[in-house]
Amino acid sequence: MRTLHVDFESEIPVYRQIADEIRGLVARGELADGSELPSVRQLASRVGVNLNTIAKAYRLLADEGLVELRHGSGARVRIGADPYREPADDIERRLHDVLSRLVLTGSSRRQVERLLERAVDRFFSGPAPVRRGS
Amino acid sequence: MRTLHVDFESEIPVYRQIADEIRGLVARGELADGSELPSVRQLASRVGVNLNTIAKAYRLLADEGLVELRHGSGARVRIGADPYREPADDIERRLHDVLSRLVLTGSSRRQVERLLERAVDRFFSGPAPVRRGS
Amino acid sequence: MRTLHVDFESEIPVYRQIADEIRGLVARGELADGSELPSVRQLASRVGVNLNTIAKAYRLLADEGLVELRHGSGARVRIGADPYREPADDIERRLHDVLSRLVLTGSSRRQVERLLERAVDRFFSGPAPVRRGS
Amino acid sequence: MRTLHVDFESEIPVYRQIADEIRGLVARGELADGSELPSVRQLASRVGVNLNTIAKAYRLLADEGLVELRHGSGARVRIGADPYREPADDIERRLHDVLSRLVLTGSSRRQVERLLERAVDRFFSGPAPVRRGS
DNA sequence: GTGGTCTAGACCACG
DNA sequence: GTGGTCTAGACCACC
Repeated sequence: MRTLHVDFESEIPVYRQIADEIRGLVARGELADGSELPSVRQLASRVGVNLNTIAKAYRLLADEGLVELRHGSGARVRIGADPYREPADDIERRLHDVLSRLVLTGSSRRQVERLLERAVDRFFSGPAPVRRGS
Repeated sequence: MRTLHVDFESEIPVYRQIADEIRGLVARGELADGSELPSVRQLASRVGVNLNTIAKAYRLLADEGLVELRHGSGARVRIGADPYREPADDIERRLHDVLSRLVLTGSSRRQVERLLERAVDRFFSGPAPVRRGS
Repeated sequence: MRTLHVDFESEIPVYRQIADEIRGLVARGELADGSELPSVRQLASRVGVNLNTIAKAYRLLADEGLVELRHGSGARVRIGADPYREPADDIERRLHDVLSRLVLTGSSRRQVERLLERAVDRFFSGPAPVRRGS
Repeated sequence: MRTLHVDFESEIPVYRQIADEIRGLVARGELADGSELPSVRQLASRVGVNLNTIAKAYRLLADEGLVELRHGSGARVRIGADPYREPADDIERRLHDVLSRLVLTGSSRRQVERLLERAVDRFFSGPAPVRRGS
């Protein structure tokens, strides 16, 4: 699996950053359905955090139904058929917040649009983002 | 000032939601430079939260240089000239995360693009978003 | 809140026993909707386990939607309207297993029936078991 | 021996599910005293699990005094006269927990009673459940 | 005060 | 080997 980037200064909890990164890799298709994830211990030493932190990230993903934990035999990606549930309000809110901050930094509408386009481009420029439900 | 929408179920802290909303109002131009903000007490009772929560939101905005706190209990918008500081990494990260979640919900690239367009539209459809720095 | 009984010898994890007991109290109506739960620290010292163990139990119940955790202001029972989801297979399996063990202990069908009746009686003999969905 | 049903998604360990199933077959009389159990290898390949998993299930049953292990790889049912030992607390706890969950799903007392009756019926509707001790 | 995060490390359960 | 549980204790975020 690719390297994970964790920012220890960020206010976003480490275990969540890790879950977010893995979720991102799956969404972008870099981690296919059925892929084995590194063991909790391996990833912990690689990222430089405690065992439990990784375990918590894995458990979060397992609760979301994106990862399957099998006692004694690792963790693997599992892209189920059931729609991925997420409170849409929070996404809405976060997006709106991002826009506010960009504008207050001095970005014009044009610049904001470009920035978003670039972000989308970067996101979809990987191997082949997962397509599901669709 | 317009009504603030706070979602007590959200995982985003209340004081932050409030700060975010006010920042948004400023960014969209609904709160002009120099506008008086409601007093801590007023806003607290209006939103239905503790005094400290509002005070914390105001303090956050003051730290960002967007609001000026005055002794007593006055606060007013103050859009300075100095560039608005914000850890860009977190925005980047949140944006990427939003994209991942949308894709995993089953949204295609096309749908994601539309959703972002609509959000930008909605954001810039107010009175007249602030222009500064630029 | 009533005393919780935890069996440290049991193979069922402590944090789960605690969650099970609280769930039981809610189901039997001894903890009404909106009741405040003891703080993590209080309950931890009362039961004689670590903070994190209680926190984990609370989080489990929160994930089930039975408890509402509010940062900085405690935890309270929250009986939502949405049906409580539980994989029926496991219940089925556990029930069948209980029956097998009872029979192998030498219980006749008659005795098993009585035992179950008594268990149901005891369960429903409290104040007034919660009724929802129904 | 009849087919064993194992649910790999279940949180109940595989080795235990297997032991539970065999115990159930014995309790219901489908496996008589003295019957040969399949060899560890056979059963492992049939169920699709590791050798150790079956071995562990057999060992568990042997510890309970329900199965006799013989050198080589034979195992057979052995219903002794000695009372079947089982920590009653756990059964009690599990039963109570099942009741709580059913009630929180919205089942009324009446419905719970019916569900239990049906489970007992199904259990005792086999060839001829073992009678012992009693 | 509250709950949340993270650590370091021990021990258990599973395959 | 794997993941799961639990501890003891520190520090942060929230109200």
